[in-house]
Amino acid sequence: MKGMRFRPEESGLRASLFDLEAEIMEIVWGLDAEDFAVADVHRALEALRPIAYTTVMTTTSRLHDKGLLDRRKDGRRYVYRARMTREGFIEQATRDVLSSLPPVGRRTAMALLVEQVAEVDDGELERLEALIRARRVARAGDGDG
Amino acid sequence: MKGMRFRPEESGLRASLFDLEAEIMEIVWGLDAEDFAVADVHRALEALRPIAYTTVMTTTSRLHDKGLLDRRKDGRRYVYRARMTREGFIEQATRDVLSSLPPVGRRTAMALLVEQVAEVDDGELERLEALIRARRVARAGDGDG
DNA sequence: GGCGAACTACGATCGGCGATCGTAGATGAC
DNA sequence: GTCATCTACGATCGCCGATCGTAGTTCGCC
Repeated sequence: MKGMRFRPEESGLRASLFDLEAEIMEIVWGLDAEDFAVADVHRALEALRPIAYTTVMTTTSRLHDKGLLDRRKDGRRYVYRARMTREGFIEQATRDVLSSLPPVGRRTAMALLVEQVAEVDDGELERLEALIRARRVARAGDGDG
Repeated sequence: MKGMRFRPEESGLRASLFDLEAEIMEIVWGLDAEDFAVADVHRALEALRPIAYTTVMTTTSRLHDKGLLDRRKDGRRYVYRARMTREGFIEQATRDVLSSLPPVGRRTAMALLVEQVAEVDDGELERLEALIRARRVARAGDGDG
């Protein structure tokens, strides 16, 4: 994803998105319908605080540029749709961050994850082991080919 | 670490630090001596391109504010020292990023790490399993106490 | 004691960028 | 054809890193 960034100090979407972008995506993912227009988002935002229609439009457009929203012309307007679910987006963001880690960071990441995962519950540890076993098998398969 | 951020598009230190900050840290970690003054960094940077002494000073000071450099007064000047090694810093940055991941991201992170680790070599997979075993034992110990 | 070089402190400027908005122009509804 | 709704475009503002000039401080030296 273009223009990606990550601010560990912020929590939730704000770690990966700018404030208004995050705010808009939360609204988008909270809508009943999948498709929506700028007006829908503006209406929802306006309910919270005064904000210009064009401000919402600009940022919504930016979200489209960033690949978070698909859109198609519907007469005179654009109809938008989220490209991913909220969870999907977080996964993607995580993926971006992790794949950019250098080897040293990766090793730290492993240790840290095991640690964190273990703190939550044993089931997660097993899930992790299962992942490793699956990988082993996959590699063995590759070796045959 | 204050003012932390992460730009997956950048590689190396530039993912976590701003350009001049990263440049300075590279120089600092490359110095023979641990202790150094702004003048030392300025000398090294100046060898690459023209840059004002004060520019280096300002950014070095910023690195101190961010907790990357310790410093103490030595007469009229400050003597600086890196708080962490390069590897230590990367580890810390990784830690910051990972510990801020939400549960969904954490699960993705695990899967992705196993994947990446497996691609590199089997030894890493074993290292990971060892980590898990160690964790298991640690938990069992906790249970007894 | 006082001068000069080395440093720091402070603040100004510049550029990039997100946030915000106004205005002009296009277009569908009636 | 008129009008409300939308988009396109560009301007402004604030924040912040990069960059630097200048003023003031302090140590070394004569």
